[in-house]
Amino acid sequence: MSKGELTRQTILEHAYTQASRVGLGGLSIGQLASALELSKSGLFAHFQSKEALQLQILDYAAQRFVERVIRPTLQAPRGEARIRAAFENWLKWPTKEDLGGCFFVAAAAELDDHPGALRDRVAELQRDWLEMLANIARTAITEQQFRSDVDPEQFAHDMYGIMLVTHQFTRLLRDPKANERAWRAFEALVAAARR
Amino acid sequence: MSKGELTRQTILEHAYTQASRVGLGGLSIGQLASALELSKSGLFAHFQSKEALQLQILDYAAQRFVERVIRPTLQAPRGEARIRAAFENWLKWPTKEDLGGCFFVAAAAELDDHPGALRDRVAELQRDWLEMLANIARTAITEQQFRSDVDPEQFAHDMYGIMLVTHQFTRLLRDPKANERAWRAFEALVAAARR
DNA sequence: GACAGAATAGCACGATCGTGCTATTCATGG
DNA sequence: CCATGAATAGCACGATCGTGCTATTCTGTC
Repeated sequence: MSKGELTRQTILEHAYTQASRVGLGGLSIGQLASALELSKSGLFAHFQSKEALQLQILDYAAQRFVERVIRPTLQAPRGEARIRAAFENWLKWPTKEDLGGCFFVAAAAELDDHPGALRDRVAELQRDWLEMLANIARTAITEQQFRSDVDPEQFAHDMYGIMLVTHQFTRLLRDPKANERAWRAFEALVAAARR
Repeated sequence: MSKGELTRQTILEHAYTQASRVGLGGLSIGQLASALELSKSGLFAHFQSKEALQLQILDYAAQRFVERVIRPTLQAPRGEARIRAAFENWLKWPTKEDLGGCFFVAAAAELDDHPGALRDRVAELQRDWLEMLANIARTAITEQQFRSDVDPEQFAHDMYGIMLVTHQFTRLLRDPKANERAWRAFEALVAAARR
């Protein structure tokens, strides 16, 4: 890896952490530069604009999400076990990255009213994630673990709701029972889907 | 109402709308002033600091939430009907205000990593809302509409999850089926709680 | 080890930020 | 209608923003 590419990665890593706290819009090139002991223009040169930087952070985050959540989930046995793994891995993922919260939850809330490439990309990533959840549920149906009248997309929708509320209970409310509530909701959802 | 108080209200109204789009942190006094055709200092004089402005916006939003959501909800018959009213009124509420999305959902996501008075206030308001939902569920139990082993707080938690995911499906994903999915999830939740 | 190109720094720009201070205009009670 | 205080404007401040341009330093190749 060339020198430039290496520092680019370092920048992205730090920017990603920062963005998960202050949002993609709250990022400042100056602060980023001084935190990394780079000159503002030196840092800027790696990207052509702030928006390009933001898009690259998004891709960086997506890549990490694949590594830390999607990949391990796909190693679980298909069907209900994999749905369970998805939920568990998602719960752990912000902690694993020792961030404040899930980068994508923050980005989604921030960008939902700002049309543009950033918003499109975030929406696309969320759709991918939902589709993956739906697919796992679909498999659970064909494996005859879930009832055949379960709507996989509705299942993904409902499961995603539990993830979002868990994020709020954890991050905003700092509720110590957040995880317990999360699992109770999840178990009820799965139980209702089981044949 | 004195002149000053009147413009203060006008400012808050506009600021509230603006904040629901760009967030409380994304607000700028300069932009606010020029949009309202006021001088920056003239506007600023109504508040002693930006944070004071933000806190007043929060209170303004809370007041509107009471008027548009809480009050009509309490007019529905207690028990399941009231839970249903709460859900329905919440779904309608951002539309009613013709905002992008729910002000509080945006504020919650933005502030969950920023300790301070703002965060505390938002968390308090969310807790109040959750408590109200739990109380309605509790009443549904004593009215013998819900099973006695239903956990009211878990119910509120789960219901709030549906609200959050609906917000995402509507705002970020622009999914035309968002409301349909919302109601399906809600009906399943209520059906599971019914005796 | 010199040379070429990549990587980084330095500096400047116009704009905007939040916030004070002072002046001016306005509303309102006597 | 006048006087007084409230409401608003004008202006300035230091800081920071994103982004260019030019110079310097460093890296990797022959």
